[in-house]
Amino acid sequence: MLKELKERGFYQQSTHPKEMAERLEKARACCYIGFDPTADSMHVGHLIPLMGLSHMQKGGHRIIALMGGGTAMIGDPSGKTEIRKILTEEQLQFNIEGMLPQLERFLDFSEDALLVNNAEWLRNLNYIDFLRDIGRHFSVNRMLSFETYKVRLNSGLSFLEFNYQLLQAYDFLELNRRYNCILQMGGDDQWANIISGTDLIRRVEGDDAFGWTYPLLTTSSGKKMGKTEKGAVWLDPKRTSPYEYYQYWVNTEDNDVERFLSLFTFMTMKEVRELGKLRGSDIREAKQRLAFETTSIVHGIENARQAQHAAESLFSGSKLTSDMDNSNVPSTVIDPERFLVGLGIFDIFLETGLCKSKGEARRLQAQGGVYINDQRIDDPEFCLEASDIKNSEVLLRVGKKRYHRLILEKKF
RNA sequence: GGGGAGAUACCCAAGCGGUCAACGGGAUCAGACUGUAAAUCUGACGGCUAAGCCUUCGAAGGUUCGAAUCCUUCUCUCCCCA
Repeated sequence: MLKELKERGFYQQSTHPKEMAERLEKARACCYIGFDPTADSMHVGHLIPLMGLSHMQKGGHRIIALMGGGTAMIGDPSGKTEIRKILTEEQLQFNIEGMLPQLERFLDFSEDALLVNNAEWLRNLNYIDFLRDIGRHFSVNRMLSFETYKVRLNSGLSFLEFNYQLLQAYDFLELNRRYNCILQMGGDDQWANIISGTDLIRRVEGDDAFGWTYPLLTTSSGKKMGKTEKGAVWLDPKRTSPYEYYQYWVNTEDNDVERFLSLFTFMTMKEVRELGKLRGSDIREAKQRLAFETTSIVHGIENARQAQHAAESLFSGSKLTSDMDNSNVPSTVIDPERFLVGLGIFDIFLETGLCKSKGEARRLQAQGGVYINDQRIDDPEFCLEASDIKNSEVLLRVGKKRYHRLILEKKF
């Protein structure tokens, strides 16, 4: 099981590798990953931990998803250049509620898996007691030597943030005491936080504790994972629609396909390798499978299918047919009467959010990036007219692949 | 508490009285080439009713025909010493 996770690419480093491997083989273990509720939805960057935890659960171990309702009040400075915005408690609560249903798509909480919020024990900590019981075990000298703080040591690190590590270590200790949790996993940027937890448990409880990190992903051309022109790729369909989510994955770089299939889908490694063998334009097949699988996990198989159909019809050439299923493509409903007066293209591109300003629309048009019903528009004065309506909608496009549908409002 | 440095557009970073909507790099976007890929090349990259006009260089005042550039106060940050 450990071996498979390594093979799938979930392993960066761990404490006591041998001991840990033996311990995980020997008996059912309890492990946890923490998630900070910094937004009301998770995004693609959370997928590796989610998948990792899911694999552990499928492998028969007990899992705990820890919501950092308490720690997020501090803000983790690890690897960050700047201080995080301080969130209010109400905001954190709201965020947690947004993230819960997403967790449930990856993890099964019907048995003994747990979902806990560290605010439960952090909120009412007594400062003096905490310092005496926990703080005494931490060496400032050592903490300052951690790589994660290097940047911040120059740009500024407040005492508030400096404490984050102690709290995360304390979380682990608390979970160890309550549920006999012996393994913390997380992204490799969490390494320092994780080992301070294992050290603390070993010191205070004399118990075994392990840490295991996942690699931090960038695409093979070095871009950050999960970023598009519009920002993060979210799991919440209200922020990133299933169609957009599918598109994100279908646009995966060639060199990442095999790696992503193994990390972000539950396909067997045999299948993954098969698909990974594809070369040249055949690789699109693998990308479609990747997109389909990842979209199904997050949005369900039905939405994945729809997204796939929409993508196929938009990109296959047989566009604008009446049987086309593109209900997942971003759209705007519009009053048909506006076509009578003539609808300037800059206005409509601004209105649908395809452009941020008219200047941008103008620029885009000048550069040949504006399309209506897949016809490039070269005339800046162009106005939409009734004749542009096909099947009671108009298909707008920016560049090669950003589509937006304009749907006529039905009048009775 | 004492001394020093600094705050420029999404990020980094020039500029230090007019020629600055502000050099350069990154990110991003479009075009070409392709396979809804990468790499590469070209162009764009504050807003507008685009000739021209309007708002930007931490904040507020001031000097000047004219300020991102000079002066005053304020806010914030970093470094060194205590």
